[in-house]
Order: sequence, then structure tokens, then C-alpha cells
Amino acid sequence: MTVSRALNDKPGVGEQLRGRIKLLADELGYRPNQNARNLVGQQSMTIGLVVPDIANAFFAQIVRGAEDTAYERGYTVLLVNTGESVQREQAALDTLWQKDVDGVIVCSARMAPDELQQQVGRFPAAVLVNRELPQPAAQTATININDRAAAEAAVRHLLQRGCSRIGLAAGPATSYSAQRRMDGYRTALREAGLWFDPELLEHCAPDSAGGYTAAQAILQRRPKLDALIGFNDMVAIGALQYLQQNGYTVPDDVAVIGFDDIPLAAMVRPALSSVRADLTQLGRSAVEHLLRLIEGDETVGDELIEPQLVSRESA
Amino acid sequence: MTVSRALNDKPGVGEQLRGRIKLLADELGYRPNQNARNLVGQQSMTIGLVVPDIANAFFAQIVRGAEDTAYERGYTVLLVNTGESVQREQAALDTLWQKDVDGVIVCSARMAPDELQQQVGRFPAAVLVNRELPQPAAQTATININDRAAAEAAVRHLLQRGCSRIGLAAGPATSYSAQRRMDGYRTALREAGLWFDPELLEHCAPDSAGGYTAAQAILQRRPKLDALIGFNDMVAIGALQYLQQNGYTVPDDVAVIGFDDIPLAAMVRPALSSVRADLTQLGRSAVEHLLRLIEGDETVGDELIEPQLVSRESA
DNA sequence: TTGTATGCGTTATCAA
DNA sequence: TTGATAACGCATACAA
Repeated sequence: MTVSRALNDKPGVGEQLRGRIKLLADELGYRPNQNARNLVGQQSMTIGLVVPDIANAFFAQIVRGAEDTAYERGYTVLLVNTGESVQREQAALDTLWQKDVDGVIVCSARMAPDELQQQVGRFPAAVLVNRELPQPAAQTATININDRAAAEAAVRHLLQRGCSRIGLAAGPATSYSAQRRMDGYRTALREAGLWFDPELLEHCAPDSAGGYTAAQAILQRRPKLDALIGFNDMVAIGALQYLQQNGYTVPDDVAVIGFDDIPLAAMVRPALSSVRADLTQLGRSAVEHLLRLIEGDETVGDELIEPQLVSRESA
Repeated sequence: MTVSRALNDKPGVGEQLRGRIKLLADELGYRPNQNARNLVGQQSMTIGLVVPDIANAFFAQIVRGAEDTAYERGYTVLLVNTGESVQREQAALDTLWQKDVDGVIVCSARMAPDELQQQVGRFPAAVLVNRELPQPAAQTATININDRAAAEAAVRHLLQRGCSRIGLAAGPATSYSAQRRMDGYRTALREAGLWFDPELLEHCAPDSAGGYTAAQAILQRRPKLDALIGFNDMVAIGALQYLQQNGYTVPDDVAVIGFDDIPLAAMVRPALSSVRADLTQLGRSAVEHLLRLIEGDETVGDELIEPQLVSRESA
């Protein structure tokens, strides 16, 4: 007991004895066993982080920010990859719960809203990334990227350049992000007094092949297109390829903008303009919110990350 | 006790009682507490994974492969990011040890060889990625990418194309990989009866900026260069940019090859040839080796991953 | 200031 | 086949 007190800097130990204990512990390479600590029911100083695909740069950046912050605060991260499968998401949350994590951060889960809410409710604290909750729950916060604002920024930038026939390779119809970006797209057009032309919009897979075929489809319907927004950078780059292969000059004939600002965006020719969110910061912020929730702070609100337009050659 | 036996499918429980127990456990949402299990001294079914930078695609792929395999085998991965700092590497291994992990996988640590060996010796099992051990230790295996063979393959490919003045943007002088690749480079040249010209070699940071300046430096010394090998794809892409901006045609004037085959390699113009190792497979393999070590298999040997040349437009 | 008894949730061991 | 007891390593509550 005295040893425990000495090592944990708790009062009630003679200073000289404390010194001897610490010295000896050091010599012996003593490290307190975390499992035993957790068992007694304190904090486990561990948080769970659930991501669909760690090899995806988007999530990797978030993970990095989260890991860094957790480390600074003395927490360890339990990472689980779900491979976009609901079943594995379930299993992940089960595992984390069994390990007594102090809280979880869940990135864009596939789970249905109410099931997610229920699953996440078991934990002492939780932060949801890129998901909204049906009803706000205690001990839970959300962090979303302001997709509407991102899309609006893209449209306004193109309008300022003098574009007026702006296409949208909109990504998967089922994606929440895609829906919010479509929203922002329509809002910005309306504000500019422009009519929304459904023929300028095409859903597509969220990769370069999707962008390629979407660009093709839109241009066949509306050959006088003067700008194109991609659901993400890969889509935009696919569109870029189609345009270049079919005699359009970018940005003079058609300006192009993507989202996310992946490293590739700066490297293609012409360099791709993109609307970016600071994902490392998002990860940091997620952990900070989570720790505040863990500490019982009731004032933790949801956060909306404001993206910024990075203007390069393509628009 | 009977409950424990029933739920763990151990013999010594009446079948009907076992059934009732399982049913009830299910209803109650019972999940065994991992900390208590670990405390009793069984396996923790958890492995540690230490990487320098999870946001680096190279490591992200390894992590993904490792995570997948671990999940399939019922293990959970404790991920720790070290940010290329020796101190944090230390802290990471300490934390993992305190958590009673069954084994660790350490990716290209910065730690000095003997310190690494000592640190890693505390664990029941360990796998080192891209590191060699001073003296082979029990319960420890290594997985390395055959950098020498990779560099030799690159050089031979260039020789076959008719190149004979082959530059090397060699990466950080302190990197083990870089040293092995230099080795392979010199070996392949010697085999072809070519003299090694130190002026054709330039160390550089392992990113596109490094490649850019290295290309510049080498070309100023040897303007008649006809091929350039980058330490990795980012270096090669940086070199590509320098070449294009200075009027060289790739691959006609100067052929370019990189290493790693990151997704970006296929997307730049001209598409980059690269020597790739299957990193997801490496991650899978690392976990499989580790689990065999954990199970006490004495026959686990070191592994050497053989990379393959992916020939695209640039060489 | 120091030390003893107790309990966290699970499993190994031994008894019924 | 079932159940009682002890133990894992630590920290809380209480006694000396």
C-alpha cells in the first residue's frame, strides 16, 4: 500500500521513504499493471477509435491527429478497422466495450442511426465523426465537416471566375456527405439567382473512374458546361482526365474543383483546386471533446469544421 | 465457474444447462471483462503495433493488413504512433508492456539495435519490420523488404532500356533502407561492368522536395544523365517535376523509377514506374509470424519480401 | 505515517 | 456434473 501511494504521488508517505521506493522501483523496472488498475474500476486511460479504412488517407490523417493528442494527454488508442462492414463495426464496439475503454470515437459508421446511438450509449463517452445523431444523447458529441459550406464555397468561387453552367459529379447517392454537398451546391446557385438544372448533376462512384464517367455523362447532356465540381479529389481528377482526353482545356474551357485536398491534388497537371478540411485537427479535436466528456464536462457541444478553398490551377 | 465453463465451450457442463446459460447471457448482453481475463494470466488476445507515422501510406497499408489478419484470428490491435521519435518509441513499448499484450510488431524503429533488442525482449513475442537484429533472439522474428533486390531490379531494367548513366536520389543517409538500396544499385552496376560514379548519387529527404533538389544537384554535376532512381515514389515524383520543368523529356531523355508504388505513382504524367512490395501482405505476414511465435512455434524464421517492378510510362 | 483487510471479474484447482 | 475457494495486481476503506 505504501508503495502504491509513493508511486502515485499520493499524500501519506514519508518523503525519504517515497524516494527510496521510487528509486528501487526504477531499478527493478517496475511498471504498474494496467489490467489490474482497470479492474479496480478507475479509468483505463484508453480510448477506442473506429475507422472504416485506415489505409484511406482521409481517415489516416484523422487517426494521426487523434493519436497525437491522446498521447499528449497520457491516453492510449485502441484502433479498430471495420472495412466498411456493419457486422465488423458491431464486433469492434463490443471488443472496445469489453476492454473497458473510457470512451470511443467512431468515424462515419455504416450502422443505422438508432442502432449506432444505442451501441454508443453503452460507453462512458463517445464522439461521432461525420454523423449526426437522431436525438442528442448525453455523453455524446459529434464532429462534422461543414459539407454545405464547402460546396457553397466551391460554387461561389466558380461564379466569381465567371462560370455559370456548373456541373456536379455528386458521388454516391446514399452518402450523407454527398447529400449535404448537393444541398450547398443548390443553395449557392439559388443565392446567385441561377436555376438548378438536374441535367448538370450526375451521381457516381467516389473514385477517379466514377469521375471520368460522370464527366462524360454530364458533358453529353450539356456540352456548354464551363465548370465541374467533383465529389472528392479523385472524382475531380477522373473528370480532369476525361476533359483533357476530349479536347477541353482546364480551366479555360472548364474549371474543375474537388474536395479533401489530398496530396495528389497538388501534383496533377493542372494542379487541382480543392476545398479542404484540416483532418489532423479534426482528429485532435475529437479526442479533446472526448476527454472533456470523460471528465464529466456537460458543456461539450457539437463541432462543425469549416473547410477552406485551396485555389490552384484548375479553378 | 459453471457459467465460465459453459460460455467458453469447455467440457464438464450438462448440455441443457449450457444451453440455458448461453441463452441467458445473450439476453442480458453479458460480455466477459477482458481486464479480468488478462489479470488471471491467460492471453490478452491483444497485440501491439508500433509505427512511425500512420498517415504515411507506406505504414497505413501495413497496418491495414495487420489489422485484418488480427481481426480474423480474434486479436485486437493496439496501435501506437511514434512520430519518428526514439523517446516516444520507448514510451510506446512501455505502455504496451503494461497492457500485457501477447506480442508486438515494431515497424522500422529509430532505436539503436541493442536497445531495441532489449526492449523487445521483454515481450512474449515480437516481430520487427524493416530492421535486422544484431543477434537473433528467441521469440523474435524479422520481416524485411529485399531492398537490395529491389534496387538491382530497377538498375537492370534501366540497363535493358539502354541507359548507362543512372543517377540515384538516395534518400536519407541514415536510413537502413537507403543503405541497402545503394548496395543493390552498386551491385547491379558492377555486374554490368559499369563503374560506380559517386557524382551520380545524392542523398535527400524522402519526399518530393528532396527528389526535386536531388535531381537538380545530380544534373548539374552530370548533365548527360539518362536515368534516375528515386529513393521512393515521392522522391521520384519530385525528380520528375524538376526534369519536366527543365526541358527534359521523360522517359526519352531521362527514365525515372521509384520505389513503393504508392497510388500516386499511377496517376502522375508520365505514369511512374516503380518497384513495389506488397505491404498489406507484409502486414498480414507479420501478424501470422507473431501469432506463431506466441503459440510457441520454434520454427518461425525471418522473412524477406521480394519486391516486383511495375513498369509504366516513365521507364 | 504505515499497514491490513477487502474487492474488482475471471479462471485454475480441488472438493462435493 | 456442479460448485466452493483462491489467486491474478492494484487501490479503497479502515485500523494501528
